[in-house]
Amino acid sequence: MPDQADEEALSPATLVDDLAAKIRDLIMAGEIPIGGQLRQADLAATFGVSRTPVREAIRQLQSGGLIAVHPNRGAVVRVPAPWEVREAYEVRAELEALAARRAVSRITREQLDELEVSNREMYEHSAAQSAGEQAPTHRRANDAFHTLITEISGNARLGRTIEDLNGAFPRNVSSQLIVTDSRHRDENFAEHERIVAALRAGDADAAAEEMRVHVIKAGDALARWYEQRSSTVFSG
Amino acid sequence: MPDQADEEALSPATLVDDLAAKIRDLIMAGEIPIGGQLRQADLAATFGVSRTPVREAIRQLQSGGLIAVHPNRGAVVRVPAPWEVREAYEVRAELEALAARRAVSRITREQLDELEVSNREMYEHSAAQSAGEQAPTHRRANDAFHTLITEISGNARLGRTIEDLNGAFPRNVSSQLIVTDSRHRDENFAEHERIVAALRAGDADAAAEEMRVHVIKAGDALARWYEQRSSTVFSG
DNA sequence: CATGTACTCTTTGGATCCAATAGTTCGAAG
DNA sequence: CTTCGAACTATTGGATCCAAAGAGTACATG
Repeated sequence: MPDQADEEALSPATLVDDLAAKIRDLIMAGEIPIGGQLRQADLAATFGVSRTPVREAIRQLQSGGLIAVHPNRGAVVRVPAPWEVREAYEVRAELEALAARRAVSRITREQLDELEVSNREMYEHSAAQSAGEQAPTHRRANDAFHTLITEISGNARLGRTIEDLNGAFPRNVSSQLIVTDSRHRDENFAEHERIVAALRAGDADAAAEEMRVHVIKAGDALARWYEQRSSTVFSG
Repeated sequence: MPDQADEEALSPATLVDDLAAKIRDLIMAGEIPIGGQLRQADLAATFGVSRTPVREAIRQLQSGGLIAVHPNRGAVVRVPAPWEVREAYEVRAELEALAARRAVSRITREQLDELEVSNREMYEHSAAQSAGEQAPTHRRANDAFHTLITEISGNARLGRTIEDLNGAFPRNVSSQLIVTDSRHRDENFAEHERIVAALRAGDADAAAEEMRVHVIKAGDALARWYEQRSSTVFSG
């Protein structure tokens, strides 16, 4: 609800914003690969508009840090260095820890159950489709878990900041990680459960700390992935 | 240094970025007042360019949340609600606390002295020009204090996130606050000194906590200012 | 055969043009 | 006198046009 109100006040959905969102989704879904070029003419043709709004959408995306614009060379999907990922996730960990801490005193029984159910569903879902290509579904479910907690925290700016942080990297890879690697999947599930337990116990410090280590671990995994793949991304 | 590298990778300075920076400065300096309209034609004429790059710059600024774009009605400098300020400063407090905590183990003697000197200079400077209109100078000095600590923290993303947070509100008012109100000025000075003391003592927890309360207090003051003025801003 | 230079071609960047939209003002009718 | 409506105007939004810049290639020359 605060998100909606915020969006309302910031920018009632217009065409450029829609374009920016669509392009972002394309990148997040991996349809435009890391390091891939964003040609204005192509995008314009794809969405059936002229280049002008596309350019504005690109400028909008540029601020987020998801893409890099080289003068006269066009925009590319940024390939984050592993240390950048670690840095961002350290910040995100701090913020999500704050969200968890704030959520303790506000969360309801129903919301606690909702978290537990959604976590369980996510686990069973991804276990069933192990090595399947339905990663986006899983990502959505994983995001829902974290988003719900930040929403409960009642600080809209906090949610927005975390979103911006997440929006800085293509996240299809992070979901691939969990779906592919069964150990990661199990750990992820267990960590979520510990977070819910701390929230249920009303232990703010524990909830914050559990959340912090959980996010740091996720960041580490993602950073390692980039370390491995960073050299091969360019070749194909 | 990481900032420069970041900026390099993200977007080597181009004309649109310069425009965005200039417009941002205009807003931050208060030359375009809160709630003021940003007419594309005017800005274009002011900077001697066409409307096209101005539009892109506006889109870039829009992402930061400093301005709000109403479809077909143009962009205005957002008037933040007091609760938005409080929310943002709560997030900022958490992040600056993290920065202070990280800085403890990295800061050098010279940097500690530098912080102390710059704080003292800022105090004397603003005391001398009390009620004067040289607020921007003071703001710069105050920013330098915080910026130095976040730089020392060694996490570039952390610095960028804090900057984004600060960039969401016109800050000429916050500097006016300290210059005008002598009590605020004294408290600000004392808080900075306590932070430096904690850093010097190598007490990470204390440094983080001092920083947190300092930022929260600053946010409170800013929010109160907006509460008082919010009704009169529109009339002029 | 290698290397340097010039040319071409692709893509971005900025300016101008026209359409669409919302606010405002003026007028007419109740 | 008030209120509703319609036209006018100021401003944004999208498309098109042309210039500029960079990369790749081909050709010529040492």
